[in-house]
Amino acid sequence: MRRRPSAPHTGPVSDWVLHFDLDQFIAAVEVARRPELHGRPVIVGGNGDPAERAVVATASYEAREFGVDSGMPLRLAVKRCPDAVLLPVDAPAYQEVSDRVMARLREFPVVVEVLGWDEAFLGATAGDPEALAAEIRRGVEEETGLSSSVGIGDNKLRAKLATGFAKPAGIYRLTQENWWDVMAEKPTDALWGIGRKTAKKLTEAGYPTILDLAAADPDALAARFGPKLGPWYRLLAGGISDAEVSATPYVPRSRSRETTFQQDLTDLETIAREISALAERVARDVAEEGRPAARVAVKVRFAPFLTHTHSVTLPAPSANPAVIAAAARELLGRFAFGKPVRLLGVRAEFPRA
DNA sequence: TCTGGGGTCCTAGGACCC
DNA sequence: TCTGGGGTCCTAGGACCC
Repeated sequence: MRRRPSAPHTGPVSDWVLHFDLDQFIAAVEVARRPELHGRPVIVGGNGDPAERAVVATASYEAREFGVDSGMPLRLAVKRCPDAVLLPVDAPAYQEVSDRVMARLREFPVVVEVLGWDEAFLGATAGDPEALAAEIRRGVEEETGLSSSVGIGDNKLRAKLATGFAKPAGIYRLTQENWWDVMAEKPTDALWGIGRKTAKKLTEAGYPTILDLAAADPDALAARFGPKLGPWYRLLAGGISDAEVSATPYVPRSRSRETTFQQDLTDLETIAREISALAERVARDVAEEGRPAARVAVKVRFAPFLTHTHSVTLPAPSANPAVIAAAARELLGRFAFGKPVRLLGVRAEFPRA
């Protein structure tokens, strides 16, 4: 790597964003408590029944060799890798391990912004970020036995993308300095925030690669993709994002519960009963939040896979379970129940700040 | 690909108001 | 109705992420 002639290190040392990410987290937790699974293909998803309507939560690297990956229907995963050990999702177990990992991260001189069970941004001031990353990897491994990877960047976007090059069990640095060498020719869905659908549209618009997108006219992008999204895509392509890592506790905007039924529902009374049950669970979650809900939404997914939602703003924000349930039942009446129902959901939204 | 569950944010059209 | 020009709220849907 090309380095600037080093000035004496008197000024402020560099600010870095580290992206910490546990390797094959869910599968790793399962293997850790069942050592006999070590080295075997492991698939975690649903309740562990390959016949059920469910998807893969995480596959071990051994299973990924067979083309199994997160989000894949369990049925297909098992077909691709018939010898895999299939395990049910045990969310409380993962939460507990995650809490220990995050607690360990906070013992380092970094600002910790938790992103999920297995990820966090770390804001750090370090002269040698690779050395810090290595220390962090070692610390977490000693504490939990889990392997991790660390991306180092000059902002969140680059740190996050760097992790992809670090995996598994590695460290990688992605900054302004090597951004174009590494990213210019990649398709736009290599960016964090652009998925398959948008990448396809971008290609159709004449921007197949990250370099193409970075050179695009922001006004043209705004006209085609919206006033905010269009210009934002161009910033992403340049590797630009805010660097601020914040430890501010997360405040949820909504709470929701939904269920996919193993057999489609057709009976209206059953549907109404299920909605009431979901509304009750959401009402409990809202009560736990200690803040009233401002809106209630009901989601219905009809066979084969047609999703509709209806929502309503409550006359006044309310945490009253009866109010939330009544709103959900009223919303249910707005759907046309011509087709079998495979999913029902209820969501409560908190007032916008 | 017979495709979970829990979230976030953006868009666009219509209503409504001044 | 040969019917402007904002601003804001509400709502449904879409895309993305873990």
